[in-house]
Amino acid sequence: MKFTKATNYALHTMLMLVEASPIKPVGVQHLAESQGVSPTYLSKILTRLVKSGMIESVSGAYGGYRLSRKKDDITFLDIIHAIEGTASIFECDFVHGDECLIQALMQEAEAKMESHLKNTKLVDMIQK
Amino acid sequence: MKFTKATNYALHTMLMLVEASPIKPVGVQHLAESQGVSPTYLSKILTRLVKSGMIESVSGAYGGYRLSRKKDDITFLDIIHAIEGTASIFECDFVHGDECLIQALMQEAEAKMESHLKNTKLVDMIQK
DNA sequence: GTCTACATACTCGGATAATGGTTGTCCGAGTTTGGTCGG
DNA sequence: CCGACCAAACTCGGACAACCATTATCCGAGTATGTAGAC
Repeated sequence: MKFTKATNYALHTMLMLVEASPIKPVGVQHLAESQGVSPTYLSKILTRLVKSGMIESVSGAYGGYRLSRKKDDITFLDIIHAIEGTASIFECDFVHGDECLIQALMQEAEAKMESHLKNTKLVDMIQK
Repeated sequence: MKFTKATNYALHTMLMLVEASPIKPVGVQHLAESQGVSPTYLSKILTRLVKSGMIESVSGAYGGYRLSRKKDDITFLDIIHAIEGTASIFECDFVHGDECLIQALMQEAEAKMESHLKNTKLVDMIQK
């Protein structure tokens, strides 16, 4: 029960992108170096963020990644869901007649956490 | 980022133990059968619960597991922590000067979830 | 009747897989930029 | 000057490989209960 390192990479990268220019893209090498990851691996993570529409990639020389237009509306939950998937944190696969009370409770708890992550946006971090 | 199956087994087992007699222990075979797990594996999970003091084991014939005296004070968080450990859900191992803002936020979110799990006790489930 | 021994029904814990997800690496392919060189 | 070509700097995506936690299984050892048999 832990968030993956990939999520950590994604969150830190997104923070860097918010602070960077919204026009000139940032190369994966620079992003990877400052986090101590290999560029190839980080790019794999970033393509997941691209597919979810929060950043866009610019290929070719002087290319890289930059925020897509939605910019300031990106919440932490968005990023986490893009990396970890949106599946529920707890799943009871037993078949006890009606719904599983335990599962219901766990999902309530998860909702509490998610609502906190949904209410803080990326921008809230930098203008602190 | 998922709870392990072991946690699911532990939670369901604890529910069964709460509903059962607090004196006569329940054998691992019976507990395992109703969940479709192998008894040997379930017993490994249960020893973790024993070590954290919420249940106790009775060996020998007519042995098994039963709640320890603390009975009604057991919260869901207790069980989860016994199985998953108490380590934080998110850990940033980078070394950026002061504390990691992202990590701080994530731990706030985790606290929200944990407080919900701490406020519901096992007994709350059965007298529903 | 009582004591001993034994079979039985359990838990306990170590050793050892099988499985699957995370975390990478490697490389070939496509794309854009800038420079160079021939006309 | 201008256009074609080429090298360089990038991203993209598939195919691996290493590693580690989860999820088990197997088995030998300890422990309590109940029963049968000897005295």
